[in-house]
Amino acid sequence: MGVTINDIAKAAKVSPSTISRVIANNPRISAATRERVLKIMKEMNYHPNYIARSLAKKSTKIIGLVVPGSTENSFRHPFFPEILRGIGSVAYKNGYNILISSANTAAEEKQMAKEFAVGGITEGIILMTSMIKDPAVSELKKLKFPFVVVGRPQDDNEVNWVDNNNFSISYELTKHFIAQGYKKIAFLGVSYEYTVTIDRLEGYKKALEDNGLAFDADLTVEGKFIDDKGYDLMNKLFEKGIIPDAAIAIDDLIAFGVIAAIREKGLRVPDDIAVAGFNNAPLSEYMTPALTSVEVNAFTLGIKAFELLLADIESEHKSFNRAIVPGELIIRKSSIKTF
Amino acid sequence: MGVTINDIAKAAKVSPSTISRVIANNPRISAATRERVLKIMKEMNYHPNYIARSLAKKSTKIIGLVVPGSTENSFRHPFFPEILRGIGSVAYKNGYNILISSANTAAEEKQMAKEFAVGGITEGIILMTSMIKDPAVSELKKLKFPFVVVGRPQDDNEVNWVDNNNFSISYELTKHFIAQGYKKIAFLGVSYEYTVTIDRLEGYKKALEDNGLAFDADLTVEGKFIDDKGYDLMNKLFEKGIIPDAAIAIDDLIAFGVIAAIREKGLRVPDDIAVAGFNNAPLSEYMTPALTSVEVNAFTLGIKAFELLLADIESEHKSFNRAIVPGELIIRKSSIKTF
DNA sequence: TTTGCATGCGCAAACGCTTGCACAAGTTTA
DNA sequence: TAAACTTGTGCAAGCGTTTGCGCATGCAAA
Repeated sequence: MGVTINDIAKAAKVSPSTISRVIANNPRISAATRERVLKIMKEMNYHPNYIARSLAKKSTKIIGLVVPGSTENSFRHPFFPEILRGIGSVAYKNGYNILISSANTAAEEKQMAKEFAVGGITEGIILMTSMIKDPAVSELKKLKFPFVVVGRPQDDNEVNWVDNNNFSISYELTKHFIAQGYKKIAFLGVSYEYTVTIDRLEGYKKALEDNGLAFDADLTVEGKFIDDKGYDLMNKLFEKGIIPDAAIAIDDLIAFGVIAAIREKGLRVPDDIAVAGFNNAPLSEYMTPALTSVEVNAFTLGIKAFELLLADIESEHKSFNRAIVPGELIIRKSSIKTF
Repeated sequence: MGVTINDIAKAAKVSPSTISRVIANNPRISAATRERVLKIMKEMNYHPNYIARSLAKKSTKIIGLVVPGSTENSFRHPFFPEILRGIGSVAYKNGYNILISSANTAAEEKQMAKEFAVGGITEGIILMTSMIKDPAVSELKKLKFPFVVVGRPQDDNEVNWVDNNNFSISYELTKHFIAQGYKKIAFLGVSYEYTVTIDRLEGYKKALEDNGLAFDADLTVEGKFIDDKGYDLMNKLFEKGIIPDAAIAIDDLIAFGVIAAIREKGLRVPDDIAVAGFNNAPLSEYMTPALTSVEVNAFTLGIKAFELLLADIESEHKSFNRAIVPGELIIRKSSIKTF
């Protein structure tokens, strides 16, 4: 169906190799033939077949993106599109396209990663995950295939990764509450499967400690980023008869639910309970009250992830690198004492 | 480097074709050899090379997604990730992966679409665009390559598309305002390059007309989905000395800016000016006041887009189809008269 | 005039897989 | 018992490129 390099060769009365070399801008081709071939290519509306080229060159200019859970679920959270934005912005500049896959279970994720790696279709992989024990990570490590993971892995030996300074930014946020005199600060949504939430929890603990406040496990509620609702998490506290004076949610979307629960109980934000989140959801600033949050610069994380991946793909001598993108505390009314 | 089908063949002392047939589950292979080969494949950690397979089979199981503007910009708006979610949810079930590309200009977009189509790497394309004159659309039409566009094209001859019932849902929304007695209803953010905004404008006009209100061009402000800010658009009205009693924004994100402008002028929403948007941004319901909007079901749009594409790819006898996903009017406080 | 090198191009193998055809051996049918 | 199928496998061409090597030709240096 399509016109191939051979068709052009015949039409130009040269060999296919010459055509190939014209395409590759090989200097050993005379200007005359080059012009002639290019003209014929245009006339015959020729376009190289990337599959065939990839097979011959063993290079596809495609990177794989494996998203945790289903694309269906993950992209519900603005964080992932933002990462994708970042990756895309620099990938295209470097001539790479992005192949997305997703997996519902950790096993599927590992399988996809493996297929991407070993199937010859991608040159590198970005894992949008940061689970403590990630089968996909160990698999890729074993295969010695270039990859980068978004989120610090528990064991970061021989892996490239990007992340925020979750510990210190959480420390800052907690300090911000303490400085205003809040003493009973809840922490909602920690999940012990993900380093990101653990790092944030640790930052919170350390800030309490450094300021003479005891860590109270009862003020910590476990939960999941996307699946759980802040509304439920907050109510778990209430049901235990605990009423904190401040609440840090692991994510803004969780925070919105937290606020709803607080209001349903007839309490006010921030007057009765101050609230803050993480990840600075696009509309957090428009809320009433505007939500204090942490801008994690997911866009930048995406950029860095790609850059690290590219370096890995192109490097002769392997090394493993990381990039830490600082988060920024964004203080808004939801966490500011009004009295 | 990788172990190939030939390596397995040698190890199993059969021909490569036999291996290939085992992989393809060809019934002409005896159970005995099948088992033996499978065992060896596992032992030697064999994985088929998708590039080679694609070249031989002329089928890649990859669809292309070309997003307008840069991924960088588009994914800023929640609409696109939602579409992607939808596409992904059904693509993976059908064994397809998604290759994303993006383009800053219409020309680049056409180029990318062409490369995807003719480069043999994708089997079909989804265009996330709905420009009036879309070079990518005409190109793909010319190439007779399977594709679906999200958003009704101006000339929908020989193209598959999915869209909302923008005209009637906008009609409904406008009627909702009129029914409450609003008379001076502004329409912000129409862009004459995109059918979606034009359809919505037309629905608005028709609703005015059907209810004895004259269409006033001064109440319409041009603008762009993503690039323009609602704040600026609303102020354009104010600067002309026009104070409407209601405002329909082409998008919720625009509506947020509109509300900001209204408040800055010392007016109240909805008491002084009622406001509504489109596309039901994730957090519109959390705003104060909660924002009236139209749920466009982008997720479903994505699903339908893929289904149409798949049908096109697999069909022997070409036909061109469309799917119209109804939007739902979601009335919240921002558009309800309180007095 | 010989040697040597640069230039311009073609040959053919390779990339890893699929598949139409052929063929031998075994099994059924007439 | 011959003919006709069925079953299981191999052969080899093909998918559209790339690329190492080789071979003319022409020109400059010795």
